[in-house]
Formats: sequence, structure tokens, C-alpha cells
Amino acid sequence: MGRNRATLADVARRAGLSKTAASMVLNGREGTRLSAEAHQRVFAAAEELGYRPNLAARSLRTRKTATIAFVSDIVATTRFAGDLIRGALDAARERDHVLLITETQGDATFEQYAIEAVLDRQVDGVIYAAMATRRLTVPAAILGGPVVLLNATSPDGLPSVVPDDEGAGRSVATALLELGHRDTIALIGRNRLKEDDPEVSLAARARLHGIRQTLDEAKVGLLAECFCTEWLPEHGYAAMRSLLSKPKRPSAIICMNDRLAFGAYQALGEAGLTVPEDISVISFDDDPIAAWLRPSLATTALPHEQMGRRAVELLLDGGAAEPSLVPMPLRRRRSLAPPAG
Amino acid sequence: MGRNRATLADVARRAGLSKTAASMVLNGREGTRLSAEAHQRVFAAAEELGYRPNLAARSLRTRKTATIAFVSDIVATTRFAGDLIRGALDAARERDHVLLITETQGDATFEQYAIEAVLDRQVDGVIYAAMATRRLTVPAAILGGPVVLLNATSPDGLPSVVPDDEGAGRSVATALLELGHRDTIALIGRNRLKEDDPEVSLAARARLHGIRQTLDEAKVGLLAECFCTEWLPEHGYAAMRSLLSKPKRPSAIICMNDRLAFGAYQALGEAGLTVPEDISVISFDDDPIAAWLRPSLATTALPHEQMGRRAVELLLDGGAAEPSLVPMPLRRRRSLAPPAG
DNA sequence: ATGCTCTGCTAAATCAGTTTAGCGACCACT
DNA sequence: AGTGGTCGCTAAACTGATTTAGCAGAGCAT
Repeated sequence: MGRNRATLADVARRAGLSKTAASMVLNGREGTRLSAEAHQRVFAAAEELGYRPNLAARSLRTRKTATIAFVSDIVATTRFAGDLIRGALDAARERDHVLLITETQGDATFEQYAIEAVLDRQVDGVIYAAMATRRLTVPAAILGGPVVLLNATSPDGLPSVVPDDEGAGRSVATALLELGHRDTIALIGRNRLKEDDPEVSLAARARLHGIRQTLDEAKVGLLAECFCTEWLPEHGYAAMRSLLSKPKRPSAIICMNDRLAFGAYQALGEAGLTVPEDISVISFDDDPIAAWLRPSLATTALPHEQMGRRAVELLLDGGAAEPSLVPMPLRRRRSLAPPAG
Repeated sequence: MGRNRATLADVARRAGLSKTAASMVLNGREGTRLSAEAHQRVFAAAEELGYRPNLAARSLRTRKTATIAFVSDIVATTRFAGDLIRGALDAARERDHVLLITETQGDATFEQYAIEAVLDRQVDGVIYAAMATRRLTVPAAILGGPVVLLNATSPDGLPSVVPDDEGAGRSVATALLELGHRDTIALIGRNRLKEDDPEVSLAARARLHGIRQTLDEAKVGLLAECFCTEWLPEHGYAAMRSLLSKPKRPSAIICMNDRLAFGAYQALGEAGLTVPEDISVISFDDDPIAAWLRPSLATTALPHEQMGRRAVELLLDGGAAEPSLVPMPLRRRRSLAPPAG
């Protein structure tokens, strides 16, 4: 890779100047007293030789690599990882940086390896990302340099970027209230583990809190709350069926995520009920299936791309110490209607 | 990042030896005549100081960075990117390498930037990945070093890794034939553009060819073929509706991907038909929705993780020049049954 | 003529490793 | 005594950049 690249010495020689001069000119150093003509010659030489600096050599001296480590627990299992990475990639490119990606798979050995691998490469900073919003403790090894937590917070008070799940909860509840739904709203996806253990999830508690707060203010209570051991379609399906077996049918359903909502749709379809005429459905995440469902599913979007971008900005440009909350926009789609009758 | 790291000179000093000796011992060089005792002292010193070599310095001399560039057109828009990356990440870690990720977004300027950024960092090789299997021409700039195409082929005959879509086509057709389906099989997802332009897709043509070949051998013809401008749920929905409006109802449907199949399910549900009792459905990709659908959707899986892994192996360990075909395993699920009646 | 400042530039050190060339001590052999 | 070989190790060059310290010459004042 990159054999026969011209070096700074080549450029200097061709320009008839010293390496020092060439270096200063190419780096646009202020306050040097090199003549305009010297500038010209260096630029011309660099151009003609197609000179590109060897960043390994540069970073040896400057201790800057223009490289950021993106360390995450799991990149593959959720389709959101891509967006997180893409946002970070974009922001990094704008700042002439590049991303070194590693994955820990939640395994301590792998994590150790990942951290060492990036530190050995002298990265300028680390983005430590979690795929589910949660609290975690970062390995001591990376605390030697700049760190930003992405989709996570830590007890150490490190800068962090998380989605505004509580705000999303409020948006969801408000949307239903505005349509006129009152005491016939049911909730699918309560989960003690997710709600009570911040190391498992921060989203569940925050979403629930946002919903409750808004409904309380409107003096509205939930018709029913279904607990689900996981937030997967099959659990949404089961929850919806149990809701439909009860005497009082809800006019609207809030699902804690889109996969639950997908399951709920399946149960509704089997029961011969129509969304949104019979029942409105609203949810969280904006998984691609939300737009593919018939009717399309209203949901609040996890702003992963924004978050990835924000993390890089925080890392390179500096910023607030308190967690940076990224808003979750409400996607109004066809699954919402006023209550029937 | 990484201030106060012990250097090789520190280790050497502590061991009472020269840098040369320390370097040779730590690199496990054969044929050096350093005493066993010297080895001990160096290892002990390195251990005590927590020595880790500075890879920037090393690579300046050796021109090896133990870093691979992963350049792709689009990482985010498809949820498969994560798997491709994860497979590559795993294989890279096993070989003590790390991945530098950049994205071109299909834009020539960004591509130029991405290529320069990675070449400047002296990567040991480049994995050039496409998110849809297709033919492409790689930028001349990266031809200076090892390159492997991932999910793509090129006219230059570069080593490449692609899924065996034709084999998948055969598996799909065979599965239906084995169940007893004959001349009542319909196909959803024909698409001239994808089939005829290898720069758009290689999958469409290969899948179709695999299906046709297998059916021809069994002297079976397709009942109907629906063209779709895109492979999205709404197009699958429309295609399925049009199929159902015809006099002769198919006993099985092959969809060119899972998203089309998802749309087909929706149309079947609305028409009051049951999968697989009334109609079997089988498809390609193994998108997560395939497992979430009710009944779960039989499909052939795009082996993205395997492919990512294979690309790294090819790049670092060398290998075959002809395209490396990765098999697409058939996931037998609930959407298959013998034809009714 | 001397000293001073300013201009325009460069030699050499430095970063942290790897690698080449070779040194001194010891032994064996003729 | 001289020669050659092996053993165990090191000095110094080298990678390609940045950065520090400083030099030669011109212009000007004293």
C-alpha cells in the first residue's frame, strides 16, 4: 500500500529548499518569514509530486492521529448501529478525522483487547457506545484521554449523548390526548428489569415516566398495562391478545417499541380489528418496519444518526458536561385516529 | 490519550540492555543469540512497566500498520451493513488487526476523500464493500496495495466475496418442488433494471437463474411472474393483490426478497388467506422481519457475517482469484406446506 | 568600523520504534 | 603466535515528519 510515495524531503529538494521550509509552508504556519516565491515553489513541487504526508510519521512527532476510536458493545445485532456509525462518520469527515471501529461483544477479554488495540494506535479520543441506552462504567484504561459516551451515561460524569426518551414519552401521550383518547389508553411493554436496572436500560423508565407525567397532568389514567419479558413481536402479540380478551376494549395502544407494535398489529389483524378505526397504535424507535406496516405506524424516532454526529462533535469540539439529550421526533403516520364513537 | 507510556528505551534501560536487544526479544526474533537470562530481564521489565509498543513508530519503519480499511458505499441504509462489518471485525481481531471505516455515500468526492484518508494512514489493505451485490470499478488509487471486493465483483478480476444467489435460487425452487408444488408457483419481484445491469445488482439475475434452472430440470413452469419497480413491501403487496385477482390462484409464492414477502403477507391477510395452508411463501435475504412474521417466513439467508469474515481472510491470508461464493443457507420456517387439495 | 535588528532560511534534534553492521571476548585449531 | 569462528550483545542508521535553535547577509544607526 502506498509504495513510492513522495516524501517531504522530495518536495523540499524539488523546490530547492529545506525540509523545514517545506514543512512550514505546507502547514500554513503563521509568522514564518519565508518569501512568497518560496511558498510558490513548495506548493508547485508538492502538486507535481502528488505529495501526501505520511500520517504515521507526523503523528509520531505531534501525538495526533486525526483518528477516533469507536468502541461499542455490539454492532451487529441491532439495525440501529449503522446509523450511529454513519452519523459519527459524517461528523468525523467534516473535521478531517477517521474512525477506527472495534467491538467488545460485552466480553471483558475482547474489551481489553479492543481498548489496547486503539490506544496502541494513539487515537485522539474514544467514543464508547452502547447499543441499548443504559448506564455503564467505562474501563479505566481509556480515561487517559478524551472520552464521550454514546447512547449511555456513566457514574463518572463523562460527557455523554443519549436520546430524550422522556420527551418521547410525553410526545406519544400528548398525541393521543390531542386526538381525544382519554381513559381507554393501554400500554404494552412494561418490564421491571428494564425499568429498574439502569445498567440494562435507561429508555424504559424514561419513556414510562414521560407518558405517566403527561397523562397525570391531564388527569387521565391508563386503562391497562401489559408486562412483557422482552420487547419482541411475539410478546406484543401475546399482550395484545390478552388485552382484547378483556371486557373493555382500549381505543389506543402505546407500545414501548415498534417490534411490540408489530406483534400487536398481528393480533389485531387476526381479531378482525382495523387500525386506526378500531384502535390507534403509537410506539417508539422508528424501526424501518414502522413505515412498512399497513397502516404505517406512528412512532417516535431514535435519532441515531444525530447522536453519532453529536458524539464526535462533543469529542472534538468540546461541550457540555451534563448528558446531551437528543430529541426524538414524532413520526405522525396512519395508525392514529380519534377514538371511535 | 496515552500520555506517559513506557517506551522501548525505558524497557531496555530497566533490563540493563540495549534497545536493540529489547526489540529483538519482544518481537521473538529467531536466530538472535541473546541469552535466556536477557530474555527474562526484558520480559520482566516490559511487564513491570506495562510496556506497549507505539504502533505509529513501528509502522514508520516497517510500513505495516495492522490496520485494514473498510471502504463502503453506504453503511447505514441497509441493516445488513452491521453484519458485514461484524464479520470483518471478528476475523480482523483474530489476526490482530483493526478496521478503519469510511463511507463514500456513492459520491465521487467523498470517495476520493475516503481513499486518501486511508492511504495516508498507511493501511495494509483495503476491503471495498458494496451494500447491494453488484459489479463496480474500483478507484485506481487503491490498486497500489492489496484489495478485496466485498459483496461486489469488478472487471479487473480482483479477489472478491459474493453470496451464492444462484444457489439460493436453486434451494428455494427445490424446497417448493419437494413439497409437491408444480405448475402453480408464482414469482414476485422480477425487475429488468436489476436483472440486466450488473452495476445495479448481481443478485436478481442470479436468483432468477437458479430458480429457472431448477424448475426447468423438473419440467415445471412458473404460473406467473410479477414485475416490481422496487423490492419494498408496498410493491410486494401490490403484486400479491394482482396475483389474487387472477382466475388461477397460486399454491406457492417465491418473493425476490423478504420485504416483498412482507408486503405479500399483508395482501394475503387482507384477502383472508392463510399462510401456508392456502399459499406457501418463500423468499431471500433473511431479514429479521422474516422470523417476526406470523407464520415465520422461510427464506435463504444472506451470509453477511461470513462474507465480512471471508473478505478479511482473503486480504490477509491470500486466496483464490475467482470470486469466492459464500453459500446462502435455507431457513426452513412455518410459511411452507404442500399444496392444498 | 562597529553594533544592532531584521529577513529569509537551514541544520539538527526529536518522536519511538526496527534493522544493519560490527565489536570484543573467548575458544579451538594449526 | 596467528587465524578463524562463535557467542552475546550494542552503536548507529533509518523511517518521515515537526520543531527548536540559530546562521548568514542586508540595512541602518552610531
